[in-house]
Amino acid sequence: MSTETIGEKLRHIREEKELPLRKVAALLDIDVAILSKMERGERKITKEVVLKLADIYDYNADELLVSFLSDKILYEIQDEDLGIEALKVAEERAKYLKANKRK
Amino acid sequence: MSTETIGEKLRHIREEKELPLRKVAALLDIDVAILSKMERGERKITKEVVLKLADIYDYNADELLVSFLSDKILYEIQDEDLGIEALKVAEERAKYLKANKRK
DNA sequence: CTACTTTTGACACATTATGTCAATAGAAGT
DNA sequence: ACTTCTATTGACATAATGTGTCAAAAGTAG
Repeated sequence: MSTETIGEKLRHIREEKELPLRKVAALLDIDVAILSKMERGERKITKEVVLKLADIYDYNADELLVSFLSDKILYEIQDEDLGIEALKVAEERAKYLKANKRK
Repeated sequence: MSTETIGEKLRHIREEKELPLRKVAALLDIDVAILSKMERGERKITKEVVLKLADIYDYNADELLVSFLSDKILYEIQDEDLGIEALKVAEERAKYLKANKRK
């Protein structure tokens, strides 16, 4: 199971490809400092960046998006005793909304 | 199953108790306008307000907190095709973190 | 109409997020 | 030690978002 954050995951992928932050940041057209902070969770990653990186790294976009979204979800329930219960309720509600075409 | 938002739920409880916004807002020490907007989802509700309202309404605090948290979670994945998948991954990760004492 | 409740919108202020930059640190080789 | 490349850190300005306050407008019941 994946216990990595999206940042850690992106860093591992980049290291696998042996690409320096400098080059990737240039392709993304953002500052190296920001990308560095994103990989280390010091700055929030945007959906847009995740999709661009999936393209740059030729990596499964859906997998990265799920990692990205689950990061955001976990951030909302961090340290909450009722977090897991809330996740179950959220899942039921999400299914209901999906079935009813999100009004 | 509960498909209500935390705001709708709080409004229903308040109407059940036949309490005007004015009185509840006074007890919470916030502006009537803010409470009105919170119940209708126009302003974000804080955990603190939820707990105070559980006390004021003599209502199960855990149930309200779960509703509050699932609202925040759903907000993060709204309109995302991979939302439900992300919720499942988030739940696995949350369980893992809980088992490993959230370091 | 009056009295009460609720909603709406405008505003100022606070908090947080974001981009840019330069200095510092770390690693590898010469 | 010096150079080069890479990565991290912190400071700063600006942008975006959140929050509290207020008054006017709208809705409801007597």
